[in-house]
Amino acid sequence: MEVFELLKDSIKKAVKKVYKIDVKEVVLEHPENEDFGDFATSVALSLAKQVGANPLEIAEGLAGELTSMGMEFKSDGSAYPIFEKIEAVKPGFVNFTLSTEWLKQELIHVYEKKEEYGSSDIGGGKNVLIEYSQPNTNKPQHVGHARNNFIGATLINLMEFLGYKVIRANYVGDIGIHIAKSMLMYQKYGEGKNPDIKPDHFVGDFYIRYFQELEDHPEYEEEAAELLRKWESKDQETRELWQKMNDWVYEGWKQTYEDQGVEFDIWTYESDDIEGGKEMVDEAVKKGVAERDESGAVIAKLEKYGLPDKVLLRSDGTSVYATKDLFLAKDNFDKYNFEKRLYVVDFRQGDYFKQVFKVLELMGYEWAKKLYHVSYGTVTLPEGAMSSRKGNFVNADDVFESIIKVEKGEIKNSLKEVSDIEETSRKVALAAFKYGMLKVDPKQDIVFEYDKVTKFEGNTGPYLMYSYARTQSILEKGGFVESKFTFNLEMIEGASLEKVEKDILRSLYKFPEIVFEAGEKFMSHVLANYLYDLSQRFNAFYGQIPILSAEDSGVKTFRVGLTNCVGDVLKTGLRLLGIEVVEKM
RNA sequence: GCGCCUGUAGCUCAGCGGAUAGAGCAGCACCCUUCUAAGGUGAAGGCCGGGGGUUCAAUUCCCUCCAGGCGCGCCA
Repeated sequence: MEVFELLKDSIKKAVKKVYKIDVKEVVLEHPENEDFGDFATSVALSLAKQVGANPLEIAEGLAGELTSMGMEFKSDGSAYPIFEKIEAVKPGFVNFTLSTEWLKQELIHVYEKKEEYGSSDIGGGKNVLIEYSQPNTNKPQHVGHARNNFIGATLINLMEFLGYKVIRANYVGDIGIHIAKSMLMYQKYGEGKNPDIKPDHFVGDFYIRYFQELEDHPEYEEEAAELLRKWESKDQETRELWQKMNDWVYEGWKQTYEDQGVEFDIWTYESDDIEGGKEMVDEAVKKGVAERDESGAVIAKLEKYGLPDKVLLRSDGTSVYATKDLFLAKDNFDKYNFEKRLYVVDFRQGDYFKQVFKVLELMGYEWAKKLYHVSYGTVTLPEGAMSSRKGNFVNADDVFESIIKVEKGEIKNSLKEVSDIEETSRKVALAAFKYGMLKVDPKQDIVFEYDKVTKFEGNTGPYLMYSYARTQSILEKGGFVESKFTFNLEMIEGASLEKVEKDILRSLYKFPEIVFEAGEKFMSHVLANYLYDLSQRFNAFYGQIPILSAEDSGVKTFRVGLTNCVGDVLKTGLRLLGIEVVEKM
């Protein structure tokens, strides 16, 4: 990071010195092809016209100037060059190659900071509220929720790692016609029984039942509506049933969340009678953001902002989802003074959030710009779209159980000496599950395929865990566990670097940037794919070069240290993705 | 009709203003008397949906068309 800034600064200075031009922003990137170096700038290309010279000549001039600046870093009183090569090439790039000294020094940083490497205080302890999961109490959570939960949990970890204080929020859809449907079926067919299976599944089965029965009993539709009206008029019997069934669902979810390693600080329920929401709507009307039409409904007029109008209050005066969201956002801001508030919700709500955010902005709430919709694509099955109503409902629990079963078989097949198969296969399965969701761009829809997610090869969670386990195996064999060895620059100063070793170093130092990017852009897959790349580099090194049997002691120390640091970064990175490593597998 | 997202190797996906477009899976050829072969090495595989445009430079930005998914005032 610091190198990044230093380099940008130096480039600006060089341009100024040679051409007397102030460049506002210099483009500095990591070249895709590492043969070109670790950093590259194209300033010469963009300056060519202005300067009226050949870009390559400009690049050469800048490279010369930058070289003569002698950028260096200090360690133990001695100064070392940061770059071993600064050169101008072909079209007009200036490429920078980091020195082995700098790379080794950074490795020492990783070693010293261990699992804190990559963390920062950029968040300054400011509050970030992350709302995610948002399930409905008529059924267990399906795989789509799993994706939501995993994304949310990862963002929480990332934001905390970046120095924010995170408030984890759930917003439960605990009332509505869908819930009335499960209730109706329980009334008719439940025989007053208590759950004999996981309680949220027990409730969900009644929901499925509704659609099965509907064909022969079209009258159920009206009966469900009636049940909802009774709930709204606070009919005691209805309320009791509702409470009982919802409690079952919460009990079931507790297990699901525990399995998934997902937690919350605050819970909000849709059934909460939020007077504040209606006050917000009144306020919106007063401020001219919304209008009450002939029917009495309140509509936010958003068409001139390129958005569809939005109903904020029904004509019968009852609230809609948006009514409560307006209040919730304000209430949360008043309570937590958040720096950001994230809504982790399916991409289909994209327009909805634009509307809500716009209304708040038009109402004059400056914090409206701190609201972010973290959007993600749907999760479907290969056979087609999932539908809980058709009964081919794929819930997260069953998927997880199936994955555990597959992984257990895999582990038994090629087991070394794993003491606890149950525990290990569970962790590996969760890694497979989470990683499968987190490695793809959130915008992409996912076709959830068992056989691919459970794979132990390629870009999968288990592959990463395996890579980690390999690092630990080496350390253990060499007697380097528990970090009982010291490691400093002096010890490895003389070690020359093989390409595969350098490849790892050139990846390790990018970890902080990656974490920052993943956190700021809300994109877990950036981190996931980085870890995969790092694992591949490590495995190439592992396969080609002896570590413990290295002849030279400085070289051996370096390789062990490298192994140790790869392990630390993998462990940290996986932890941020909500994946717990195992030492052996 | 208006709007959003997607279209990259046979398949699943990265890359989203730069230099020869990258992985994995599948298939092919190799590497276990050596630190976990759940691994590694090599070769093969691409009009980056089509067509325009902007730019020194476009898979990347703009326009348009095609294909698929999704959303559009009283659902959540």
